[in-house]
Amino acid sequence: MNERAGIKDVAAMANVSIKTVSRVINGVSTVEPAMRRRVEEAIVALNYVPNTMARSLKTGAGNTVGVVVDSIDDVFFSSLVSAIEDRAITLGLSVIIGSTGFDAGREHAQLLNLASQHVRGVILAPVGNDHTFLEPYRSIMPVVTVDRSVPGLDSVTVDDYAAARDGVARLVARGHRRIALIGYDPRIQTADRRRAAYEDVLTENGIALDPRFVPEVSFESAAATAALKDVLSLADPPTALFLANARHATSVISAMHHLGRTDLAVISFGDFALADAVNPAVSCIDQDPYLIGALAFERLVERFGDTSLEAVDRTVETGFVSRASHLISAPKLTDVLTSERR
Amino acid sequence: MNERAGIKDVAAMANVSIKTVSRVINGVSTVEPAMRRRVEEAIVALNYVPNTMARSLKTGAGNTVGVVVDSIDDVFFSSLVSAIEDRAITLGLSVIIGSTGFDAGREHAQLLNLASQHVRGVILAPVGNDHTFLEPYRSIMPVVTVDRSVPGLDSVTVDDYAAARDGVARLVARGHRRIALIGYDPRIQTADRRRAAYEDVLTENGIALDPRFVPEVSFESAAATAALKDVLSLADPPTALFLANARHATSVISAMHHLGRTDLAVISFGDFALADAVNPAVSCIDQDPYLIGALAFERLVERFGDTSLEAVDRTVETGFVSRASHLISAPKLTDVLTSERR
DNA sequence: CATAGCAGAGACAACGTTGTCTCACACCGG
DNA sequence: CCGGTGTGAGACAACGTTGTCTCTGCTATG
Repeated sequence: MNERAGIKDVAAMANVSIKTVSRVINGVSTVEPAMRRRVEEAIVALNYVPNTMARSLKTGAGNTVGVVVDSIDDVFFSSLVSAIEDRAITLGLSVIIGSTGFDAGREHAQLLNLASQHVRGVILAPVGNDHTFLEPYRSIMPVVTVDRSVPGLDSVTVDDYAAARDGVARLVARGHRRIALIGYDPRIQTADRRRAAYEDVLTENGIALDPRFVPEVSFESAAATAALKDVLSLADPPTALFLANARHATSVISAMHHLGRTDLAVISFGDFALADAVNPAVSCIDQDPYLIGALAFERLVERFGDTSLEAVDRTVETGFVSRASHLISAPKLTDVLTSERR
Repeated sequence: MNERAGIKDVAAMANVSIKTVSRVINGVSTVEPAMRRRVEEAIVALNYVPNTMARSLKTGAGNTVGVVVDSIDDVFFSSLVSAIEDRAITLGLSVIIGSTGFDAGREHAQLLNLASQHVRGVILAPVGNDHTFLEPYRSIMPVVTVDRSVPGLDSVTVDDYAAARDGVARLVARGHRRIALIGYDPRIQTADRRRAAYEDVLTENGIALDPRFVPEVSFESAAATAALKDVLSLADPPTALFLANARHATSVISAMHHLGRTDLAVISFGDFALADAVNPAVSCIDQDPYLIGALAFERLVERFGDTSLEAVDRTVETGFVSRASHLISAPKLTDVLTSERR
């Protein structure tokens, strides 16, 4: 009773050969109803569960997919993972998750681990910038990246540059010339693209770039809070904030409320719960992580069928959720003064 | 180049026996340095990755743990899963996730799937109420439940009853006699316990129970919003809200702001991002999902060592995060009027 | 009535790995 | 110089399953 029943135990109990049990399990039609019945009874009597590992070993086809993201405890990724799991279950696939914590080494380890598990495929939010080590596994373990891309791999992303341009431009249109970008992390590709958009819009509008307005923040929420305080204590503090991602955005919004500094114009890249309930309500560039996850999974499944497809970069539309926070205008006087000073 | 290299390919390239490669991989010390070097070179040359499934098949010891929760896209569980994954990786274990979507059938399927994968153990937020089917797997696949408990299984929970009593009592202390409970779902054990606490406090204070104040809500956020509107449109609407879980709480808070009904006293069971930034800031009963996940994993690992331990129910302390929303007093006149009416 | 054909069931090998056993060899002490 | 000992490496079986082949016995057909 202590050891798990195997197929041979079932066969012994039903007085048939092992192979016949295998046939019953796999729904092969050429089994006499009487035998099938006996086998099925033995299966329930013994609480037999087929050993997936042995099966996969024999057939070569695993039945798991891997998902590797920055952190599971992040609204963006938990929604994305959720989409993948919802779909995987309909195909009888299990989902193995791993987080990178923004560490390229850990990412590498996670991917190697997934390779050793013979996953059918991987959905990855890449951190590291060298993924050549995946090359030998490409045909056996397809990889679709999400949120960020890697040359040669399928990706499902968002047009960060365009969306961020749009957001920053809206702040500029309200007269802001001192705009801080909170949430920049040089390890993350999207952060770079959003920063580039930010810088381009500013220079196109004749606004000098100030590196102090683009503090580097690590992924902890405390880092964003500290960055906000730093930036606000400058001699020429910003009058508007562009928040580079939803995770940091919630921290910053909290901190703004604690500091009583809700006079700053704000746009967040990524919507989040209660963005509509704070005052002023936070305007957001809206991406759909659930959709991104769903499309990535869909693409992965396509690759199951044909391993030699060309890599495709798929872009998901973003929206702009117009609430109140981006409508706050720059204080006229200060604005003029500082633009002259520069 | 297309097929994955196996141990025998490595052995052939290094001109040693398969077993020697196995020894090198497993760090057995009795291998000549020269041979070890040759093997290691072959391993990198062939991009060899050991096949975990074959290994587990032989050794019997899997290297994965399963996690089954209501939904991954839920701040409570994503944090909990995150704790598990952080710890699992340090032990070289992979994490397979599955969600139930509050469906007992799906839960059953997920658990059977995990059994077939020969996971080392499972951390489960139970939905169904019959888990006897786990009995035969108990010794081989230990199960630790979280958030809710199942008789005979280890659990890591919170004292829902006491914490909810405390919360509701605070509202009563502010003079509220018409308190709605939003977020009740009969499928969830914790919801029942919180409801019981709510009812007990009310009756102890001589307040009649009104079933219309305890609407049943499904897990979608829209359900909570609808329930709020229903309750507010009653002839005698509540003056205070006890929100039974963080997921529904965010929806309700959003809705309250949209409706301009921030005059209601509120306490949420479970803290959430921006609870401190909305106005009034939402007072919360604080549970620590990350800690719950960590303790559950710790317990699971204990069971790896000794499969015959007694089941232990561990309770994690809750806190009360006192902000502003629970301090709103009941409007005196109305309160008196209605209490007379009843 | 004889035989080809087919359906149903079993025997056996194999998937990639590791545990156990055996073997070869070098080294040491008597 | 010989036997015992220990160390390093290989042969073989096995984990639980499925694919392939084979065998048996029945049915249908000429």
